[in-house]
Amino acid sequence: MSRRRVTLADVAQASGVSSTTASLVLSGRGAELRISEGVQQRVRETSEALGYRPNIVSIGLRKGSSRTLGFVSDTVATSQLAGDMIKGALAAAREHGFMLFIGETEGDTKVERKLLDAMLDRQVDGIILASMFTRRRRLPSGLDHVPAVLLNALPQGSHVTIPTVVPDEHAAGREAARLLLDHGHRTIHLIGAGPGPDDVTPGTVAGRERLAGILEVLHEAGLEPASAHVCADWLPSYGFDAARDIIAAGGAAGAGGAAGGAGTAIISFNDRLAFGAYQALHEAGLTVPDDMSIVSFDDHPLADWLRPGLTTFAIPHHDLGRRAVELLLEGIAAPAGAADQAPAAVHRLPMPLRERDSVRTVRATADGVGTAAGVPAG
Amino acid sequence: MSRRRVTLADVAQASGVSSTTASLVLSGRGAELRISEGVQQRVRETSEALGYRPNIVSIGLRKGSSRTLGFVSDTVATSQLAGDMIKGALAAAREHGFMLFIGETEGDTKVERKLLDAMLDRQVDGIILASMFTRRRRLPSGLDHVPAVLLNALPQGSHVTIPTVVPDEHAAGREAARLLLDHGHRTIHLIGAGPGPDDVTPGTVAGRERLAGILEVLHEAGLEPASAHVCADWLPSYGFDAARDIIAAGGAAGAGGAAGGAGTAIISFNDRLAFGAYQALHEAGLTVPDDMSIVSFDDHPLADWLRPGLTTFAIPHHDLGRRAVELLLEGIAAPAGAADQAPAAVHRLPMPLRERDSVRTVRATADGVGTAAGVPAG
DNA sequence: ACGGGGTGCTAAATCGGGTTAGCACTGCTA
DNA sequence: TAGCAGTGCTAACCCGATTTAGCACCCCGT
Repeated sequence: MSRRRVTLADVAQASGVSSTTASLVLSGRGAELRISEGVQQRVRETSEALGYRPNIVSIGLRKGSSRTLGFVSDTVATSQLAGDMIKGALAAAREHGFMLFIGETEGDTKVERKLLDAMLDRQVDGIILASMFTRRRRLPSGLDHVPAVLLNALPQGSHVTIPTVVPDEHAAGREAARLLLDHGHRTIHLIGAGPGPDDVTPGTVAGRERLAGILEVLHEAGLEPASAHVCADWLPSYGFDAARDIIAAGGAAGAGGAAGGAGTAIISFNDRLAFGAYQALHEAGLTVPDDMSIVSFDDHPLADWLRPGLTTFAIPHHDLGRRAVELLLEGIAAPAGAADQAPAAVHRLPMPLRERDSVRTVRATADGVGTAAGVPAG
Repeated sequence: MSRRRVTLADVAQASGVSSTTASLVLSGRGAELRISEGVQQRVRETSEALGYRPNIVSIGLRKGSSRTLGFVSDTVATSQLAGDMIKGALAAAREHGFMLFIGETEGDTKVERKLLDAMLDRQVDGIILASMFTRRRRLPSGLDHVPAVLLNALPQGSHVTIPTVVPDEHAAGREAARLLLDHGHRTIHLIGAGPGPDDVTPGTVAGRERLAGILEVLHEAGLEPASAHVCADWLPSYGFDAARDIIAAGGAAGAGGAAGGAGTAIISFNDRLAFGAYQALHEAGLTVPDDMSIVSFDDHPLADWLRPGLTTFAIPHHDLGRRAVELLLEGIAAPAGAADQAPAAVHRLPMPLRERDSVRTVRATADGVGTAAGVPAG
């Protein structure tokens, strides 16, 4: 603690000018308002010498803006995946000279209300409402007064005019299925959802959309999932159980050997399920990808540690966070009222493929193509 | 967006009193300054009716405080472990009506400078400087004007008067060694550091302290590590290699069988190394804990997913974050100048044991006790 | 009728900047 | 020498609260 901060008045006094002049010079409006070059120079020099930094709180009070955004999420910290979303948001904000308030609700509506109020009381210029897993949510009140963006969440109603950023799960689902097909696989098991388009762990948007994409491509190829396993929760132990079921049913290609022919593969609905599946396959003496190819979603850090590395579609957390901030800043820059006209677009960000070693190419057999399920290879 | 916020002046006008009176009433100083009960009631009612919320920015300008803290870290989001630290800080801050600015430097000093300035410009009441892995760091300038706390980091100099919060790695090291000893193990391999107290991956405070604690206890029991493996980085692949070396050297108890007698165990310096070790043991056909017990540090989410569950000492991230905020708030509440006198204590938080299934009890053999290393079990 | 002492409230300054309106001075023209 | 245009700068108000100093009124005693 020590001496007071240097204020504009200090700079003005030290330069022998009024604070108006100092303000004008330092805000770059000196030339415009005909302040002589000599005075301008003097003010800038003393400002520099004194280490003057404008007090943003004061500016905020006057201008009604704070160059600050609020980031409210349900559970950032709990999920390992979440961090990057904040990181992307942080980076984008910093590039634009904005700071971020972070808040966690843990799913508690009352806490959310309090956080929102606390942020609004601090005059944030905009709010990002983030969710750790993609879901529909209702919008809290009070967001009509301030620009807002939904991150990794979709608004409950359909008439809501609020920009939204989500991963393109449907496209990723399509690509996952396509990938296996392109590698010659025709026997494809699903761990996490299916076989019907509604057989999904309730509440998970990602599951439903991934599944829809997968089924679309399979159907286009005249295929059905060889088997499908809805899981109560997408955790390793459920993946373990599902994989063991698949093995027990003789679903693995040539159990125990690296058989050729129509390949057998698993689409796991997330990496943690895949992790469990790895364990089950390992215990059964089967190897990935020789006996079973696996493709998954999320690109959990885990995916890179597994042996062999897990091929997976990454949730673009960093991009999601960044994009949300950029959209919000656009909304803030737009003239008030314009936001009401602008289409509250849903921005779907691509999920990039992280290709590792869990998918192998198989020779397509003549009869394999177009055959639905149950092509026994052993 | 819509109509202006309700200000104190609005409440005052609607109540037919001056804004002074309104302020007095709403800040609870009404009785003290002899405002009649009738007026007080009226003001409170209109305030309620209008949904008045004081503008904290304005209060901050007047009082010089913002009820806001800055949380600057090197890499919160990168590390999976980090989230909980922020979460703890967030929770503690919220309980005291404070908000948190979060900033990430990614280890870049220039970025750190900018973030600090941006936060100071916004009149934060205090700063937390956090590090993802415990390390020594120099303090940036400008923190003499504002209360600050180091989180999961130690100041470079010794004369520095800044409170510090770190996990008690040394105690955890002792407990880890003690745990294995208590379970009858006498052949103890180290993955990540050792055998000498200086054989540590450079820069890692945790490694050095954990190792010191481990060696202390081993030496007290008249033991030396059976082997030790410094790792360039604490990642699974290094743990894999180290474990394979141990297996190759015949270090596993009765390789291939669940032999009794003097138990064989590994202390892994973190969970990711342990994960790699699991994979190596698995590939070698050895089982945990029957052929090899493992105890580790960090309590990575991974630890709970592994089969069998990994027994590990948790970094108390949540507590660390919470404690840092509490210390900071104490520093803020303390009269200016008092901080200079107060001892800048280093607060070491205990690392709780998460006991799972990777350590088994072995029958202590008579000759095992007190014998150094290399008790061949097979 | 006047001073003294409460009682109940408010004007005005303050925090640190931004912004508007306009003042004082010079030099040139008519 | 008044009038005008330009030039260079500043006084004063504003944002939304807190806080200090003090005003106006009433009651009471003498």
